[in-house]
Amino acid sequence: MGRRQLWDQDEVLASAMRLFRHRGYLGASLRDIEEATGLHPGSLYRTFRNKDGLFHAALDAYNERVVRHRVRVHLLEPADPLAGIRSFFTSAIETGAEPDPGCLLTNTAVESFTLPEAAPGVHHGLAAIEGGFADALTRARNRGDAPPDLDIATTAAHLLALYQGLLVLVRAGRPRTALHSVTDGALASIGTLRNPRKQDDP
Amino acid sequence: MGRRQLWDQDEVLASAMRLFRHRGYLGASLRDIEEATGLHPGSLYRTFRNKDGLFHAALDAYNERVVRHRVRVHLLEPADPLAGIRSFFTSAIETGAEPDPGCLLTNTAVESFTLPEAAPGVHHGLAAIEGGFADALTRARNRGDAPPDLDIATTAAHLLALYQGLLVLVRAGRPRTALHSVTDGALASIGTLRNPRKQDDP
DNA sequence: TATTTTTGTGAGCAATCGTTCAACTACGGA
DNA sequence: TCCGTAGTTGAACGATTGCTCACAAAAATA
Repeated sequence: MGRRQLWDQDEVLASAMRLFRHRGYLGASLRDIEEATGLHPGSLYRTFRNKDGLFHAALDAYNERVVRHRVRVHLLEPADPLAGIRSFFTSAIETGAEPDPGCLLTNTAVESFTLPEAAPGVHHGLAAIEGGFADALTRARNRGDAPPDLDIATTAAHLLALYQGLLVLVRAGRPRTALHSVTDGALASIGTLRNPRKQDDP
Repeated sequence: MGRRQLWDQDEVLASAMRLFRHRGYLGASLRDIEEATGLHPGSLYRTFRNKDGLFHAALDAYNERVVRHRVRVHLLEPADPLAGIRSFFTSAIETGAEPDPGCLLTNTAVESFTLPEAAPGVHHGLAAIEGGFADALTRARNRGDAPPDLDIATTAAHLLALYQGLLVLVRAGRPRTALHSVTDGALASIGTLRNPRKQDDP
């Protein structure tokens, strides 16, 4: 063996993630990263190869911990799926004491031209959210809370777009009341997209 | 007087705008800007004070030319307002030959923590889009294409969020078919948000 | 204990960053 | 024609960037 690693990789990734969420990839310098993680460049480059490597690890950790956790808590587990979708949206608006940390998927998608190799990670996270919506919508339909001919795939994609847009508006500093009404609109729009299996009133 | 300015300010702002849309504020170095605009640093700093000044001028130009033009062509002028809303969305997806240049408002909102002084410009542009939606919705309602008790303000905010989300997904490289179905969802969701003036079927 | 192996430390590298400025060029008015 | 003014040019500045590497420290093996 040899000397043992003095730092916890999960903690380091958590603080790096927080930094990238706030400042973006380009906005976070290695001096910032050193300060945030407490790691010196040597250890950093030994473990993560370079800044890109650390970012990818942070993005994976974001998908694995933050996204997955939020999807599970708000979209997969709640007994009332529509209430879960609502809380999924509202929890993105009410970020608590510290200012909005931003969604690493949204930020990275926008920075994509300077970070093309991060695309798979972004896709993965977005797909997880979309899948969560689809699950919640399916359960809502089975419970009778949504029309039986609801187009689940399209509605899930619709909610994903609306959610990403909401995050942009949060970052833009829009008043919270306006953002909450977007959430109301998201819920109200569920059920408007039907499968054209049987045309009732054209 | 003195020597005449050899370059056209509109052209310079257009190329700077294009660069910032692609690469973002931090991603566009002054060497990139020199190459894109053809200006040397001296002229740049004489006219725009610094990089921030150029960015603000480019953001203002974006609001003034791109946003305003798009709002007018798709939302204010068309005889069929709902078809206009549809084309407003689809034209953001089909960006033509060159890859998606991105929306400077979306990108800047996401970069906001490194550019807090750009917030007013972002607000201004977003308000212009939202206002365009509100105008189109009002005309649609007057034409009988939307319910008479449509909640216009909330629906406009809803469409704005959906539009910004669509732009994020475009940047994320989502397949165009999925994006077009988001557009369908946007149109279908119009009319789901009613003013609670008269409760018909609770 | 001596040796090998792994990790931590941080000074310092070349490259690039945003920015400045002194020399130079072109125009209008005297 | 000469001068004052406004604009152009591009070399170069100090600061910061991402990153390297020689060395010190600690654990496992002998």
